[in-house]
Amino acid sequence: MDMKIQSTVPEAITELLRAHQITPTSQRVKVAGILFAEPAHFCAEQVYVRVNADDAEVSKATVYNTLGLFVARGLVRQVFVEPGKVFYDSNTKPHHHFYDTGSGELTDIDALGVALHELPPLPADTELDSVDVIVRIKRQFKTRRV
Amino acid sequence: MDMKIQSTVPEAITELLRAHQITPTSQRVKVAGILFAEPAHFCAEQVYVRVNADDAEVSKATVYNTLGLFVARGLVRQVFVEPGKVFYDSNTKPHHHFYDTGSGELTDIDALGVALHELPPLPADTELDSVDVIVRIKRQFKTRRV
DNA sequence: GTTAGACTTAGAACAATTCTAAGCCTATAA
DNA sequence: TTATAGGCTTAGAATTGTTCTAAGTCTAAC
Repeated sequence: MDMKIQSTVPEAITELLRAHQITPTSQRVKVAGILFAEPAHFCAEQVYVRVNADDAEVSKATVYNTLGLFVARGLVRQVFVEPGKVFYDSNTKPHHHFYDTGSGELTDIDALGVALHELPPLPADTELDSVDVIVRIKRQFKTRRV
Repeated sequence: MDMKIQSTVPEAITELLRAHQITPTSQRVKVAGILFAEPAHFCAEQVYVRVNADDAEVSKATVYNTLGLFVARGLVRQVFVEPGKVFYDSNTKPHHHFYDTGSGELTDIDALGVALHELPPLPADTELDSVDVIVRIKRQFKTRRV
């Protein structure tokens, strides 16, 4: 029996890709299906594992190619919090992040938008690309209670 | 003849290291001399090149060890802007960064401090570690003038 | 002088990512 | 239907930045 739960309607994914000038191949639809099932912060490895959870069908090179293409087309956004680890964030609305330095967990902070207001003038001949705010947090030492 | 320009007084460096519980070995003093000659954003490789500009005397492992130690002791701060490249920032005052996505250049934005104000409540049992604001900028296409 | 511990080193190992070159797939043309 | 061309995918090699390892060096205290 082959009962897979489709977390997102494939046609919707296909449309999304087309809307971004991306030919919807089966591999790309699979990857997109994982990224857009819900707002998520996955690194390439996690996408690779998830995309091949049932059976190994998408190569690592393709996962990287696809993620790179999605980034170039503005479908997802990269978040850098640690050396040697890139997160791919499927939430494209302007928002920022909490990064738990202990667990490595990344969570959204939405509608902050404050940093943009009081931004100093940009250097000459440059324009704004994006603003990344990363709030690093750590687990509290519980000194009082046990 | 051996006339080296000492950009920073070695005794001051030595003191700085001691003040941070760091035994001032010759290698560490050299690395610190480069980082603190002026506010700078170097990656490990750049430090390695500069520290050995005259003669190869400090190994790569030591550069990494030393930078890691400086980070742990709060002498310098890491900035992540790209996968696979860590910048070490000798400016320890609270500040943020412009990152030129074209040239890879990192420059300070000081006294912004805005993001901190309207920060949402932190997740339970966590405390603030740091706030990194990275404003990515890109060279403007000059469509009008030539 | 010995000794212990911390520090440095070259080179190996490692992990994330990119590259390469070959094969595959699909749409269109003949 | 069979060629053909282009883009897509692939395994595995290569690359890059970083960390590890194990051995050697230095230094300070005895």
